[in-house]
Amino acid sequence: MYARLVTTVGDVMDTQVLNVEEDLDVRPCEHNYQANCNNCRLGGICLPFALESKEIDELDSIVRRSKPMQKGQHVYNEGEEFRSVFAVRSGMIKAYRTTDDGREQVTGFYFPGEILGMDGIGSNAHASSAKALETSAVCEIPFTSLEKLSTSLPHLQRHFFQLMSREIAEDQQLITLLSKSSADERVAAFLLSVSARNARLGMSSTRFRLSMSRVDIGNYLGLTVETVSRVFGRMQKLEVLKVENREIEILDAAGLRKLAEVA
Amino acid sequence: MYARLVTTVGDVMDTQVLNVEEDLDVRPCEHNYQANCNNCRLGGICLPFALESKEIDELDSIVRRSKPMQKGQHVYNEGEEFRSVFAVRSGMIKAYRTTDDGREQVTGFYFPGEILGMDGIGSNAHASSAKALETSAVCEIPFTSLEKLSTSLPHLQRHFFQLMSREIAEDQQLITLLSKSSADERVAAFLLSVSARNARLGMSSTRFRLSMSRVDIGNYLGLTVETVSRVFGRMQKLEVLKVENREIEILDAAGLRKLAEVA
DNA sequence: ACACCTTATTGACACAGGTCAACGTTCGAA
DNA sequence: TTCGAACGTTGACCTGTGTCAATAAGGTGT
Repeated sequence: MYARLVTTVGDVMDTQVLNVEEDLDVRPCEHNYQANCNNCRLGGICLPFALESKEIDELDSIVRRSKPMQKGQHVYNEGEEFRSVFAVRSGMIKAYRTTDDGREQVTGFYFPGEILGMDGIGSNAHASSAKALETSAVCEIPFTSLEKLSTSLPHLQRHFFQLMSREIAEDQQLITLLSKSSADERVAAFLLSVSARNARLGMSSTRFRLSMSRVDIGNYLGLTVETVSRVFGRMQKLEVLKVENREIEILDAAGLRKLAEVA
Repeated sequence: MYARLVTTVGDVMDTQVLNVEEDLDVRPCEHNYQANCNNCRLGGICLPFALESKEIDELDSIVRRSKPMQKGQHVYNEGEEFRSVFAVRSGMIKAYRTTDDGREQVTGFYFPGEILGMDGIGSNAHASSAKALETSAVCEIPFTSLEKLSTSLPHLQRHFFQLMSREIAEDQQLITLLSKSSADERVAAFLLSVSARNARLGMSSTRFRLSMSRVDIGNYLGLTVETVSRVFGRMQKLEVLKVENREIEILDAAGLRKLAEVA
């Protein structure tokens, strides 16, 4: 029995979930669409980070909380006019671009507390599409309001610069991964990233459910589904991982870290 | 005879350069270290973009113009405390990271007018190193000053958000390239990017000198030197390109574009 | 409970690009 | 001008992943 992200509308409260309360710090937010930034459990990692309560109220006044999004629904589409960035409140969002010849490239997965859509600021149009991988909720933050507010709240301006900078740094890490590494390294690094982000949300870092398909993982890592599948197989044989469909258990974190660096 | 970026300290004014004046919009800045942002020819594409003359003066007051940097000199090193971002005034800067196991990953090449160092804002430490590929000059922009100024100049704040956003979008394009494309596609896309950036600087888009080595190109594109060399060979055979050491002539831009999309 | 469709696994095989090695060319220091 | 080192090209061979195909296992809707 382990923590799982919400996967369908109906099963949120099923018996499986009842006894994993401690792993799901995030849940209390999930179905309270009246929540504000001050009482949101994600405050510590989301945009309000480093703001004082009064400042958070100001931020809160420009944030629009969306109704829950169903799996497959889009947050925004590539090419659409850029108006807002979005914070994931619950669930999981996948960002991807479509190349000229119609192929898809997954550019990132966004966990609760993470901000997406920042790649649209520069050209005033979204440079990627974003869709929910499971039932999710997002907060919309109109960018002109955010800009305006940033001029009066230096902390907010700074934090937003930092968020964008981190996005750059993360993309560069992915570039390195794609440019240099073997299939095993890529998958290991991916799992470690998911693990760390789960931990940050107060969930288990060793047992979790992947909300993305093998296709998405492969696409993101520049590998085919088959290769991802084989790597999972290999890692199970090495007793580093236990894989059961999308449920992952990391049996040997040190071993996984080793695989991410060397292999 | 064609435009070339400055490669060594001594040869700037040699006879080769005399008759390509029209291609070198950038040159007048190069050895005038008293230049200010208002008279810099790069203003239209660099940070002052979208600022009014009075605002540019304010920006100018925080910018520190460096002495020329020699080939191989570092602008900053990975891990160093982050204090400033930098604008390339002339020359060419290469950004790269070193992986845990000592390998190097080139994350970008910066042309005049482009801003580097933004990946350090998030962690307060430079996430990459940056070194001059040829004699170069950069402007240092202390970040706390820039932040402060941004709160009073909304245009500047907006432009800086846009610059960071574009960096994200470009990195994502590279991710797509690395994840999906064949060696030919990668090299073709790289050359088109260099070509476009040369054009933006008022230089020839069809004849230019690469200031980076084959090793750097390969590293950037996730290919070995040998592969890069073979691709250049192939493209010459197809009469799409003329390659003579680092001098490139694009003979068939349409063909090159085709190679970047399909192959 | 069934049927359908999507997702995942596994095997056999092919090929693009990596590796290793030899050689040629350019550049910069003296 | 010469020399050595760094850089670039080319060829032969090898290997990790992609491709194709067959099968199994889940998930979803009726």
